[in-house]
Amino acid sequence: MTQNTPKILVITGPTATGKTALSIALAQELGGEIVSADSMQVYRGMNIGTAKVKFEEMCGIAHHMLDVADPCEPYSAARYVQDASACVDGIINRGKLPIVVGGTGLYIDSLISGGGFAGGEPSQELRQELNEKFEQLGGKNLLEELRRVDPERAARLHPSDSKRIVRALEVFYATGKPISEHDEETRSRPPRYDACIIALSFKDRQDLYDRIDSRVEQMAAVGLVQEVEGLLAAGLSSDCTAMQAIGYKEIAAFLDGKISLDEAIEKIKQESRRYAKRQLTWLRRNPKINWILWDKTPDFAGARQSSTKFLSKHGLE
RNA sequence: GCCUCUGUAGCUCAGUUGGUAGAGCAGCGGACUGAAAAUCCGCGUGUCGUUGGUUCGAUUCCGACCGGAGGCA
Repeated sequence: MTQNTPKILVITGPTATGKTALSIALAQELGGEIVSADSMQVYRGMNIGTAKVKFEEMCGIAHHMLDVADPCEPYSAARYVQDASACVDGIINRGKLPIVVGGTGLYIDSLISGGGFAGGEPSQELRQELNEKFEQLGGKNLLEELRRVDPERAARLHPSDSKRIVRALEVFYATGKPISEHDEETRSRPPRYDACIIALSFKDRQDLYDRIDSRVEQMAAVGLVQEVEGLLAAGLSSDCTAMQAIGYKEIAAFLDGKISLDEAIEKIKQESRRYAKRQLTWLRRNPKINWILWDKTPDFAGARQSSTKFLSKHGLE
C-alpha cells in the first residue's frame, strides 16, 4: 500500500445491527460524510422495506449514494464503484472523513479494492441470449462450453450456478479474454482506499434474529404494503433488479393474491434472517475486520469508544 | 368413566415382518469480482413419550402409566 492511499472508515455488518445510528454518531464526532453501500437503497422510493435512513435521523450529516437510481433501471456493482468512488473522493477533497456504511459486501469490497470489472458495458442482448441457452442446453453443457475457453473458472463453478456461468461466458465473448485472467490481473492492483473496517453484529445469533423479526413487524406497521403498492402502480415489475429485494417480492406476491399477508410477513422475516447469515459468511472471511458484538442490545456509547480505538490504531484521527 | 386412534429430528410425517432410523421444511456451515437483498454448494442435528415384561437383542411385540385427538356415555 502506498503512502498516499486515502484513508476511509467503513461500517458494515448484517442487516438490523445499528449501522445507521452508529455511522451518524461517528460522522458527528469525526466530521464525516456518509456514503451508503447498499444495493437496494440506491433506488428511489424504496424506503420502508430497505430501512433507509429518514431525513430527520440524518442530523444534518450529508448522505450519498441513496436514491441515485430509478427502481426500474438495473443498477450494478460496477456502477456503484464508479459513483461511490466519486463521492468518496469529493469528501476527501472537502477535507472530511468518508464513512462508507452498508451491508452489501460485494459493493464495499469492490469499492475498496483497486480493480475494475471485466469488459465494457455488458450487452443485455448477449446476456439474455446466454440465459436462454442455459435454459435450453442446461448447466452442464454451458459449463463445458466455458471449460473450453476458460478452464480455470469452469473448474470453480457448479453446473447449477447459472449467473456465474453466464457472466463468465459473457465476458469471454465480449472481450475475447477469459474472466479468470481478468480477475487475476485486477486483483493484483493496489487498493483504491486504505479502509478501517468496523463490523457490527450480536454475540448471540438469536438476538440478531429477534431484532430482524421485530423490525419486519415495524415495516409492516408503518406502511410497507402501501409502499410496494405505489411502486407497482408506478410500473415496477418483477423483472426489475429492484424487485429482487427482500420485502418487496413477498408483498408483491401478497398483492397478487398468491399468499396471505401473514405468510408474506413470515417469509420476509425468514428471508431476512437467511440474508443476515449470508452477510456474516461474507464478512467472517475478512481478517481485517474489527468486530463490535452487541450483548443483547446495541450500546452506542461503548461502540463509539471502541471505534475511536480502531481508528487511531489505523492512523485515523 | 369406557372405547378407538395417536406419541419418531425444531415442525409435518415415513419406517423398521425385532438387529438403535430417514424424507420435506426449518436450521447450521461454506462459496462469491458488472443481477449480490442476487446466485450457488455442502451438512441429519434423535433417550423413537415414560416405565416394566418377553427376547441374545425392543423404537418395533405385550402390559401399565403419562400427554394429545376423536367417539360413546
